[in-house]
Amino acid sequence: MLPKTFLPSDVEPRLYALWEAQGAFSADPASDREPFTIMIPPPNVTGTLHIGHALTMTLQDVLIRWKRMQGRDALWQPGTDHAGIATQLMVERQLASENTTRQALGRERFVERVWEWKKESGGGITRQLRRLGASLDWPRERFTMDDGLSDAVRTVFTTLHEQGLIYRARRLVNWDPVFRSAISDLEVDSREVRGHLWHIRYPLADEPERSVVVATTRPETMLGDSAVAVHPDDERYRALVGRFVVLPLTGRRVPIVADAYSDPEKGTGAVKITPAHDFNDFEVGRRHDLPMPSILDAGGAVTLDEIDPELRAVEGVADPAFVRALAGVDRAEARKRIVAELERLGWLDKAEAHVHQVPHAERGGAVVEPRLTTQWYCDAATLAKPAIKAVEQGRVEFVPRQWENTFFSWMRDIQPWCISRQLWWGHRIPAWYGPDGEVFVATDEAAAQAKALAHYGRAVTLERDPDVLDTWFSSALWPFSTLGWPQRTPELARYYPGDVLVTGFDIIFFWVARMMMMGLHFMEDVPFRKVFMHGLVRDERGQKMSKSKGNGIDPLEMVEQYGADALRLTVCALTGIGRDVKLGPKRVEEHRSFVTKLWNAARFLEMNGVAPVEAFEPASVRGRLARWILDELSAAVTDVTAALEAYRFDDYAQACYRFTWNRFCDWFLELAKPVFNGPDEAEAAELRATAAYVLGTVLRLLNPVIPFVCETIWSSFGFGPQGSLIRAPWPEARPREGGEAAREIDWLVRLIGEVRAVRSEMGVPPSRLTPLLLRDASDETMVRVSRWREALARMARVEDVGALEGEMPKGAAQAVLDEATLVLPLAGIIDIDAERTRLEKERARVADEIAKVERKLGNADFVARAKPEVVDENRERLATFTQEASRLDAALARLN
RNA sequence: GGGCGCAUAGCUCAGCGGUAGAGCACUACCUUGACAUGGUAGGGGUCACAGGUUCAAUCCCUGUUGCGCCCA
Repeated sequence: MLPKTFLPSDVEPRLYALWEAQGAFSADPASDREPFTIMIPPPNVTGTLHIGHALTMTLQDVLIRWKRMQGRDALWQPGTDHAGIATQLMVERQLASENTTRQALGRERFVERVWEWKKESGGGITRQLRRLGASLDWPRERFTMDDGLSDAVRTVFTTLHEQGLIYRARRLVNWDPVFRSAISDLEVDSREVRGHLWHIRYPLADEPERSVVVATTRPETMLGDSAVAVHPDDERYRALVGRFVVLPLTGRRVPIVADAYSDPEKGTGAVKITPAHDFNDFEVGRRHDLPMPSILDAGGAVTLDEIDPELRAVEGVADPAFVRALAGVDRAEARKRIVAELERLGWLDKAEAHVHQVPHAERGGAVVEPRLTTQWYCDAATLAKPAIKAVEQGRVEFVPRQWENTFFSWMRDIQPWCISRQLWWGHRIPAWYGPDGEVFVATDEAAAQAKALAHYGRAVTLERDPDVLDTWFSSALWPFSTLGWPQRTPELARYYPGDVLVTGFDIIFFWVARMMMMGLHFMEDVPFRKVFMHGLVRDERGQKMSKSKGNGIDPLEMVEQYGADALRLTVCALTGIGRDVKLGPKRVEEHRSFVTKLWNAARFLEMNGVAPVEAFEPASVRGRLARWILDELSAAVTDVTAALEAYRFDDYAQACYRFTWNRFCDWFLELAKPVFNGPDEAEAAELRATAAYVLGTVLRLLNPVIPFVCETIWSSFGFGPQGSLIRAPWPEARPREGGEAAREIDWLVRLIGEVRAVRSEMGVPPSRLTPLLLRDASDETMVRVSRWREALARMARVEDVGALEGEMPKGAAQAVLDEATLVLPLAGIIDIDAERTRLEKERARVADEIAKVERKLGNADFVARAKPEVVDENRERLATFTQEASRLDAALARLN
């Protein structure tokens, strides 16, 4: 027996454990079924489940559960990535609380500590995904730092290096001075900062009384200036090009160069050029072959190593002692001192308040410092070409399509990918250096030694590159490294390429682009055939959720409060194509009521002796109500399946909702009540069997999105043993019969609707039963009316039904339904004036429609040029409205 | 500055050449034996604005306005 209420918190964890124990989520490489693969975009091992995960994982789970029911050998590959920076930071924080540091611990011991952390508390998100009901193939769980995946990383690195697609280069990178590491362009956020625009005068070297004023937001970098640039067309400065200025403070002579980068409209039109500390300046420096001295160290403090030899004392301009005192001073403090010194010396023209964009590290929030260093790069432009082609040729399709544009614009202008990170946690770069700096790239040290031996002709001591690879480097391999590559495993042959990647558009450059580059290069095939892009989760008002705003929603709280099914259904119902999902507790609560409705409907059926009938054959059903609901069900199966095929999760939820609530509960169950309790045992048995069949089908349709409640009802009814719904076959739509049965129930629904509307508008209390008299009704209508006497009594509050012979009773309300006029004698209850007003309003509405259609049909162009079926349709409508109008006129006449 | 998207009922959104829809909210009535986490009925829309194409435009095209996002 189903309990009175469904308690998700009670059912869900137990049911999930059962599924997992049964191996219900497992793919079966030995099966002969067609595989269906979704690779989870690996969440961060330090992460916890947020509402965005809940969205993306629910959608993936809906797809995988659906395909599993369709008989596919479904693999949903779980796992996490090692999140280099985030994880290292977390463990470093732990160490700090123990008053130690990773440096004190040493690299080896530190990495051990990270593994200990991972073992104890890493991957909490995988437990949380279970609460959500995600049917991931857990025994196949992978971690990007696993041996196998690390092997894949080394193989990819060495192969790309041999192919010349990975190389070392000295150029500017985004540098995080707090982590003391290079970071990705994509991990940098531009933030608006209120700062200053300092105008500094640089005196001409050969004419000290004249000077050029440069405007800068970063005066401290002037220590590393190697030119002043002006626009070639700028009349004000044309004569100065080729001459030199003396840098205040350092006394270094630097040239004035003409470069279009300088914008005459901005500031003074003259800009200082610091190639080692600004991306634009770096390019200017390259164009003009300028020196590129670095003046900030890894921690963002002033370093003088590269400029010290050129420090010169110039009276009133430069004092080496002042500059030398800046060594080791942090960039912020250095700025203050430099500005003060310039002011003291009179070189500071003015300081304006100025709002400008400053790069910040996405993680940690440090101000990013462009810095000239030697790093490992991957030739992304070359790898991107096949990926671009794959999308152009439709071998990978984006849903919705327009994301192709974003993908293309990024991929066609892709920059070399800096893949090295100055961290300890991650895949250590498989490169070893000889005593003279010669580099040997190999999958292990022995192979590197062999290469070195061949190179030097003798054994030498090699030193391994201390850096690790960008986390995304290993994530890019995820679609094949998780399947065992570089080993040629059966899984790899079977489950690559995946069918669909589901992710948010914010991640298009990370997973989508990089997985495609690596997949195409190493597997010679795309990693997935479709990319489904969903929106972001926002709060009810459309605001981005954030910790600082405090408007975030904890999915686990939602699960606790409303059940995983309710959260899943909400997310699904709100996921339209290309739209963000606006979510709040209220919406989850709303969708929980559907779960409750389904539960109660099932309970009702159970109470009425409904149970699965094994030999049930829909085609042999005789009863009209049963045939009608089977027809409706077929339509629903078609709609639901089509919605899922099109990734229309909103339509999927809505089609399920409408059938279950507005067809099955509102009409079928209500109309079935008299039959269930009626004397005709055969009819009741057939209807019970049909009800069971429909319920079983509904449970299967809904299982992908609300698996817990569906499974509970499924096994309770004995459709199958506990935990069996997950593997039940997906319903197939039967052809719709569309015959007399369907027409009759549709008519009945309209009849009850008409009577209810009239009663409600006339203010007749439900307690007051009335007779229903039909005027001008056909024989068929009279037969139908008597057949549904019971239902009419209960649902339309009608106590007696018959034909109206002769005169209209006094004080009756009327309504028109097809050929018949419905008459409800309500003497003493209704107000004749109100009834007249009501009928007149109805008559006016019909007249309005007639006018519209007549206008159309009166237009010769319309009749001549519109599609014939549209013209016919309008002729039919005109006939129907005209008939209705004359009946309403008659009804009005009878009132007088 | 470049690109993309959005504008339909009070709110959240479907629809998309020919009858404008849903859920929630609102109003009224109903505790009838699955469900008040419910039932029944109702009100509510110049489909942002201006042109154009078409027999016909909420839908297609152009422009304007407003909002959002991405890239620089």
